Amino acid sequence: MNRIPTEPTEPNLNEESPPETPMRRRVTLSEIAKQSGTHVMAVSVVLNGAKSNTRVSDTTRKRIQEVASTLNYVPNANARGLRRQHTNTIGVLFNWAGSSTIHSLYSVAVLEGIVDGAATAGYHILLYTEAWKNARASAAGFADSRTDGVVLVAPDEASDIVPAFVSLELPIVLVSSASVIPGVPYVTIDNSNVIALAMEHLTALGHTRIAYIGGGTGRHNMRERFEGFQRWMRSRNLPLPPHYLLGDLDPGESDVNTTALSGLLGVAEPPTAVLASNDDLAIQMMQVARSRGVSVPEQLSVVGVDDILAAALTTPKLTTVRQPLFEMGNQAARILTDTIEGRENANAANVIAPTLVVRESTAAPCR
Amino acid sequence: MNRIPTEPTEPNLNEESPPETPMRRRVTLSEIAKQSGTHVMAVSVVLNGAKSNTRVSDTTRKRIQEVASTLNYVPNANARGLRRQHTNTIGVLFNWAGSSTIHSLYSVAVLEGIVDGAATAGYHILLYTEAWKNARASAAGFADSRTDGVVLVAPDEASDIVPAFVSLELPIVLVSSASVIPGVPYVTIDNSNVIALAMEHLTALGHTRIAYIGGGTGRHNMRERFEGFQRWMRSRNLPLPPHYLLGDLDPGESDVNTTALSGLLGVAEPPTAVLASNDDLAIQMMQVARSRGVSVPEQLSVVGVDDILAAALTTPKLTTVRQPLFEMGNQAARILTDTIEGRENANAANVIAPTLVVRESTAAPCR
DNA sequence: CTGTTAGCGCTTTCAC
DNA sequence: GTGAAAGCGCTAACAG
Repeated sequence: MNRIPTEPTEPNLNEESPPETPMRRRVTLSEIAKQSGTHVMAVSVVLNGAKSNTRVSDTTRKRIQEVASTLNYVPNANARGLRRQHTNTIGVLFNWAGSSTIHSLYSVAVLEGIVDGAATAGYHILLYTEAWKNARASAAGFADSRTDGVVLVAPDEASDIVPAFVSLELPIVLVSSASVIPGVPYVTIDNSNVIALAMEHLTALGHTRIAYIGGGTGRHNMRERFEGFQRWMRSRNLPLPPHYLLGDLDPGESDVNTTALSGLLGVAEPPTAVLASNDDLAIQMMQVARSRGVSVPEQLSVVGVDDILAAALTTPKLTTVRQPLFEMGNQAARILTDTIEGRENANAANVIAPTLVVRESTAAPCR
Repeated sequence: MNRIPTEPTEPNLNEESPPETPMRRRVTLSEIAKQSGTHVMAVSVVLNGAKSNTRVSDTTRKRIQEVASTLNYVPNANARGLRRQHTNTIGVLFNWAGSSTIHSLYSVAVLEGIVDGAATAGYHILLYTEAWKNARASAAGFADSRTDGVVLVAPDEASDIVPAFVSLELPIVLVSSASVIPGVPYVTIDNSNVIALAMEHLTALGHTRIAYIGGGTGRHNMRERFEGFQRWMRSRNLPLPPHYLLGDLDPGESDVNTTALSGLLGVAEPPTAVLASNDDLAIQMMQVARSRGVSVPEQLSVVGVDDILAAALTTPKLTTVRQPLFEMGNQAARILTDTIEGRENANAANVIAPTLVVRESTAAPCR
């Protein structure tokens, strides 16, 4: 048994049954040509006539269109793609290592934006499943000429996935990750603004003892937020004790986080407010607080980042800095299709502004 | 300007710039043939050699494989699809009318299952964006020969989308919707079991005054649950007053629901428990109860159906009947790929069993 | 304005 | 074992 490297595990058909062509033979241009008494090329021109405007007489045109619609003609996308060398399809690659729920919530919002943006530009979406399943996705499969470009959502910064795509010479755009490679377009959130919005809110309420809990320092976004927080605190001369700084938690490991977060509430002078680098951690913080009898927001204010769907469903509802994930996906699709079609986009609004959503998890500190 | 019917809005390239082929010309079989001193056909046989086992000598085989890997050869999927008449790709169609958040949460879980199932069978996923965006999706675009079959997730029962697919003679499988057309495979939840699990739990706690709130009677699932509830209550001789039966709410219309649900708590003998046909309504019910000062679960028990991500994040956490959405998507992908490849699947476990997840929103009624 | 022709990259049948 | 050739369905360049 011999397989090409990029081919996924193929089902074993040990029977003498060849994979009997399952698709019905569909109507082709030549059939329409035959039935309408013209020739293939005329039909082709009529049914997508991009440039040659008046190549066909109106009568034949009408006849062809009629036949095409009664026969329910749909162009064969494989043939067209093969010929045109582009497919009006964009690939999407998620970095769903382990497919954690938080990632799902986040990614689906981005995906909806991408779908919307792609649709308005007339593109379809292809999800490469091997890449989806494997944490360390390889770019190779994307060179199969089925997509005109790829959106990389939160690509793994530790891997060489982005350079691999670049060397593929396939147009790409990055979401939620600053461009590491010059010339590679990206869409990201303005992290210094994220921190500023959250912190201005907390200090306006009167908080000074503020702790930070962050989801790992491996990701660009997380680093920027962690650093931004510390810079902000220092510039205001606010206390920055090391045990207030839990910057390297793993959002997936809620058990170990529980003890870490619980410890945060047990120190001599506990914080009156906590800034979490994402909503998932913020929600974990609220649950830990409740289990320890610390009431939110009376005794502890909690602010998250993201505004995932679940943020509005907790009790109390979470105050958070909203990332417009849909818009970010949308923007990414737009940039990508612009690039594909050779349109020069000024790469203008690729740094997206966050907004503060005040709900119920923050209040003035009790003293 | 003339466009074929199924083509989405194409970007206007009013400039004299033809859509300059954006894809780099990739290595082809003939290049490998040239560099390895053999012929195209030999290369083809080596790089996917399904049947012709010993057609090529080991030495040439090795040489070809070396050249292919140094050149980073990736087969052109368009050419292959055109030739083979199948693409190892399945389409997915969601019924995201209006893209409500509840649908997102639900659909993404199913999508993850589909992706997983497709991946293990060696298939990719194509999302048709027009269909995704338009509430009334049309099946026509799916006849473009890019997919070997389609998963329809919760198809709109009022439309003729399913018959349209059937007449396309494209293999399909339905998720979350009983087959209307004989011979069309489907995956669905066992609704009578859903009701039984919820009701046995509530009656075991001692509840007798139980109300039902349901998300519309347009969908098969919702009808089955509503009817199942009434049957259950009657068979136990439990009270079934009409004002306990709010079977036709629209989960998207949380405003009008609020008054309806609020009214439910204001009747002379209010229910001590509420069964909601999905978690979204259950969460709305809890929010209404809280705003009226009715405490859950002390004064009112609430049970949902689905176990969406948000169910574990509410306060109190929602007791619910879990639909294994991932497994359902997975099963659907499996059935579809089996069908595509002509494998007879006994259509065995296509009715999925629900499980009860007891959390905090249910308790014995106070009397 | 119409018709002919040559391929896109890959697979497969058939002759050598 | 290996080579030549045809063709999947569509498009684009050319000649009529």
